[in-house]
Amino acid sequence: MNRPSSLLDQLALGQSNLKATFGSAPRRTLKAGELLGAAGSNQGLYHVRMGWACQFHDFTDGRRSIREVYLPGDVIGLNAVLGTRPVEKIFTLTAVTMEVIPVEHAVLKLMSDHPTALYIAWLLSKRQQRTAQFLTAISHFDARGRLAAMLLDFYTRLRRRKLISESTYNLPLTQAEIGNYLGLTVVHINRILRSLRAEQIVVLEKHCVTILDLERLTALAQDGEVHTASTDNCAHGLSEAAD
Amino acid sequence: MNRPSSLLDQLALGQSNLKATFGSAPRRTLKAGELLGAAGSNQGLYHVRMGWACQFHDFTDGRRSIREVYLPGDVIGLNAVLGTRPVEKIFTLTAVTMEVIPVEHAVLKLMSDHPTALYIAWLLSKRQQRTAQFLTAISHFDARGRLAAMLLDFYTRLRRRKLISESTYNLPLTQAEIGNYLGLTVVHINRILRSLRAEQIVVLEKHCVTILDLERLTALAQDGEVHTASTDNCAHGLSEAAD
DNA sequence: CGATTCCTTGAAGGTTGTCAACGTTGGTGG
DNA sequence: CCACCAACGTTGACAACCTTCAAGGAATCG
Repeated sequence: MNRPSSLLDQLALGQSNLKATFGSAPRRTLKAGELLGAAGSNQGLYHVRMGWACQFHDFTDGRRSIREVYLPGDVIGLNAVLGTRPVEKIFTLTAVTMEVIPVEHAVLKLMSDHPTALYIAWLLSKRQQRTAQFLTAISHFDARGRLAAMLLDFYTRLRRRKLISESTYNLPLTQAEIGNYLGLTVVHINRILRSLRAEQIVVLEKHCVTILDLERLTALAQDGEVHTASTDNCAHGLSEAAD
Repeated sequence: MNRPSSLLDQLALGQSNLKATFGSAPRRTLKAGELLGAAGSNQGLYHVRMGWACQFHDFTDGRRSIREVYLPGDVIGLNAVLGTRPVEKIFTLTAVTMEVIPVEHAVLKLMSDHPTALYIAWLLSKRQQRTAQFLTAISHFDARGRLAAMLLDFYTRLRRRKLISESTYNLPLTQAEIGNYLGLTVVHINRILRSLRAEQIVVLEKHCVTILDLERLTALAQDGEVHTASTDNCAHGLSEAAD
């Protein structure tokens, strides 16, 4: 790339600005199963330090769609900063600790600093990329492929942030919630999990995922590019690492 | 919202900056069915003035996924500006005229101007929103719902940009391409279209969509919030209008 | 007018959803 | 500690949805 110093330096600067702002922001802790911003405005920018959360949407027929799953290190509320979202409904999957920047401060101070705004745009861009890849997986893979794509996505995100080093991690989603995320029923999720376990590809029991055969799991989520080589972010010194 | 003047003014400024830059950028015209950037780098920022294009991904088994459809007024290459994308493969669905900003200029000049960078972040945010809603539709609706969501999405985007005023528009996708976009087979798309026509909900023939019963079509794409009231963008004076 | 691509339709089979029931787990209060 | 309850997980039978395979018709373009 041309003149890498300029933009990348700005991005790196923005990243540390945002990190510093979050570092001195008030913390908030929620128990598992709580709604974010139940007391009116959940508008604001949140940095997840510990725990998992998700954004969801309830249909009138009672079904629920889980639109996004947030892991430690993720930033919640990127859209809100630019005033585009009506209201995002967020739900904690585990106990969660997060740093909170109220929306006024986020809009007035953060976005008026150029490097920070650039970095936020970069975060938006990364997230768009992930969503688009997941969309490809959801729309073109069968249930096994979708599940594989999801498990691999969480796996690579956790690994990239150095939150795990083995091929095992804790997945605080019930099978029903996995179904709501992938657009499948609990019953079918259950069957697929059983078959994946029988084939010694991956085991999920008691909210604990163990990848037995990474190669075959990746093959199921074939060509989705679901996890770009974990090097290409770090190559230019940027990452979404939790710390 | 608090102090709406500050951020919104900046965004509006960024919008006109970008519009001006595109306005004085060289134009390029492609025939239908051409690849964008076949001559090496398609890196850059493109503003579609006329025609439709799409981003796609080919699987090794021969299937093709259409990941995004670009309409007149859309900006292609938002991710490339921040250096995140490997390479996006783009394909014209019709003859296309676009304004082209080469990546060097885009990165060095555009992104170093604060209002413009803010506006680009805003565009990213809007696109993320659309992708997420579409993901919900794809993952939770049956074939009828997916098709309804797609047709409504194009409809509202064209209307919002004042490219149509009636409930009719030209859809330059073959049924096979619609299938690639929605993750369904040609055969099934064909059957669904026939049933929608039989029920007097929507007619698609010769690449021309006519919505006969907007209410029932919306009901099929229920609760996907697929088309937010077209007012909420314009309320604060921003839009993605083509002109 | 030939050739290619696109559209259309039928029949059969695989995948996923629905319904219903039962087993298991974990927490709570007696 | 046990009994209970509620949420979660598991399984089978059947129905609905979607794909695959196959073939023929219509449109489009040289």
